[in-house]
Parts: sequence; structure tokens; C-alpha cells
Amino acid sequence: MRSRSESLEFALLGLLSQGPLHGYELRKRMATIYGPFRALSFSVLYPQLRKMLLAKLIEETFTSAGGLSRRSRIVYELTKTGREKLDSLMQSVSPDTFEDEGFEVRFAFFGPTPRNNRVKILEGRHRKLVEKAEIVRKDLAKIPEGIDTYLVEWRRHSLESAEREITWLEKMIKSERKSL
Amino acid sequence: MRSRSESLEFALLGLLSQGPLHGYELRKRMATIYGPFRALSFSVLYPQLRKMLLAKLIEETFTSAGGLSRRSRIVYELTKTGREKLDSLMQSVSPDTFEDEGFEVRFAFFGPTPRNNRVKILEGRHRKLVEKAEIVRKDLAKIPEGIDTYLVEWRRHSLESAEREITWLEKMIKSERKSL
DNA sequence: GCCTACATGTAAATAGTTACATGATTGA
DNA sequence: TCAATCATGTAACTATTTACATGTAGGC
Repeated sequence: MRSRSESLEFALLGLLSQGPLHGYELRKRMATIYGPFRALSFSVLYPQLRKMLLAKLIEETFTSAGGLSRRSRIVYELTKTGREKLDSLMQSVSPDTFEDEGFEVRFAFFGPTPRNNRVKILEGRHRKLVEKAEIVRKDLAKIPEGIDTYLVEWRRHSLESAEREITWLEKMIKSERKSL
Repeated sequence: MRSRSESLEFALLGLLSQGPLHGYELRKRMATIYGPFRALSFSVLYPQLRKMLLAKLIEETFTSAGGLSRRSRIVYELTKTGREKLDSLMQSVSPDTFEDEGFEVRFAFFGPTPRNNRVKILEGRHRKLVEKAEIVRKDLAKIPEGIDTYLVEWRRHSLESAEREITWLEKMIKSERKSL
């Protein structure tokens, strides 16, 4: 399981921790996390909410009409269990945290994440990227036989991007440590 | 259909255009295209080869033993139809060409791609990325209310990466034009 | 003798997208 | 009145991963 839904629960708990929201609004907020090109579809969101209802992490309230008399909405809010779950997740550092999706979501809720854990997450991500970059570098060093020159150029560019992210993380880690 | 298998056929045709290969070897070559972290699994590769056999794009030959007496392998090679298909794909510029995966694969076979088409592909990709970056920039300009500062930082970094790719493409386009 | 790489596949489970269905409200 | 956005979902399809199954050859 290295799917989006893994980080989705965390993200939803995080969003709802700031106050109750309905599905449509949750989707929009998710867009600010994932960016404008990877919108969360309703057919993923609603079943996920149902799962979380079953697990008693959230509760639903039917709102017949909002202040501006809209269509009735279903408003979700965290239960005590949900809040506890979020807290424990905030303090944990699962291996998934260092993957692309996982990291992005963790980072989106970095403000409410305990200080010392922030550094751990950044360091883990850093380690992971350094390892990957190393592999790509070796790979690049050994292939250039017969392979299209353009492809090599492309891979070099990709490696540079990875290196830039590493540098960025290093800056982040430094500034986090300073604020400790 | 915006899946990997869309570009997969192109990639396989491209690889086989240089000479006959067997499945296992094709997988390894694909790794040099997609990079070391997105290996093509056999359960995608073999059915794809079967599809291409049915479409008469490739032919199979059973090799009982290679020069070094290995297990019998199935060697695939392009048919005349397959070669024609590849040629026509090389000269075409489908919209898919400008997507991440599609572009990567097209780029991997840029050498054998007709000169004028290379520029078209690069320009299309450039246009696409500029549009996307513009959207992200606007998005970034309007959200900073209440959103976690860390997240904003992350998005800014992502935008910079996109901008770097745009610059890279511009360099590529310039050097392609020069060689025309 | 065991581990790794070679070599070819199938089956089942999971994940994800797209199309469909329905209906309210708001602004041009 | 017409399109866009709000709002909640289901069904069908497509894609991808993981586990299974089987066997060979070479190096340590």
C-alpha cells in the first residue's frame, strides 16, 4: 500500500482539526495541498469519509440550510478518537512519510507538527533523496553507451532537479534547527 | 486514457527498431528510459507484447539456446507494419506527447526523430509547462490566507522547479533551431 | 548449497479515472 | 434562461501492483 489514500486520511484529519467542513469544501482544501493539477475526485473522497465514519474518527451532521440557504450539506467533524489519532500521527514518523506524496502532506501540516518531529521528517526525506540521487548518478555514469544523447541530457536535468530539492531541504533543516 | 501503456507501445517499437530483443532485455532497456525507480513490471510488459503481436506490429521467434546456452527465450522483432507504425508515430505529434510520460519517451528517441518534429515537440511541451506554471503562480498568489507557511514554501519550490524545466526547454529549442 | 540474475508468465487484489445521475443556487 | 458552481454520490471501466508459479545458470 503506497497509495494516495494512505496520506489522505492524515490530510483529512488535519483539515478537519481546524473546524468542521463538508465534502465539497474538503475537496477544495485538498486542492491547495496537492496543487491545482491533481484534484481529489469525489469517488475517492466520499468513500474515504465513510471509512473514517465507520472508524469513528469523524462524525457527520446534516445541515438542512446554511446561512445562505444552500442545498443541504453533510458537515464532518473530528471525534475525540479522531483528534487523538491525528495527534499520534503528528508525533509519528512512518516510513511512508519520506515518500513523495506522504512528505507533501506531512509538510502541508508542518505548522501544527511538533518541532522535533519536523526535523526528523526533513532529515528522513533528505536521506531518502540523497540515496536516490546517488543511484541515479551511478546509473547515469554507466549507461552512456549507445543510448540516445538526448535521453542522457534529460536524465542529467532530472538529477539536477533532485539535487536542488536536496539543497532546499538542507536549508529547511538548518532553519528549523536554529528555531529550536 | 492517459496511462503509461500509451507511451509504452511507442517505446517498445523504438527499442525494437534497433534490433530484435527478448522480454527480459526489453524490460532492462525500459529502465534506462523511465529511470531506475519506475521499472516496468512483467505483468505489464508481456500482455503489451501480446497485444502488439496480435496487431502484427512485431513477430516472435523462439530461441532454444543463445550463444551462451541460456534458457530458451522469445525474441521479438519489428514487422514491416511495425516499422511503418513507428515511422508514422515519429512524424506525428499527438497531444499526449506533451504530457510528462509521453514527453519523456518521445525524448528518449529524439535522435531518430525527424528534425523539424523535434522542435515541434519541444515547443508543445514548453507551451504546456508555461501554461501550468502560470496557473500555479496565480494559485500561489491567492491562497496565502490561513494556509500553512510551510506549504506555501513548498509550492514556491515546486514552481521554481517548473520554471527551471522551462528554461531548460528553451535552451534545447534554441540549440535545435541552430542545427536546422 | 545458496543466492543472485536470467527468463516468462498468470491471478488476484488495489487503486484510480471517467461517465453517469441528480438537483439547488447564483450571476450574467 | 443559460452556464457555472455548489453538492453528493454510484457504476463501470482502466490501470497498476503484488503475489504466485516455474525453472535455468553462474558465482561464491
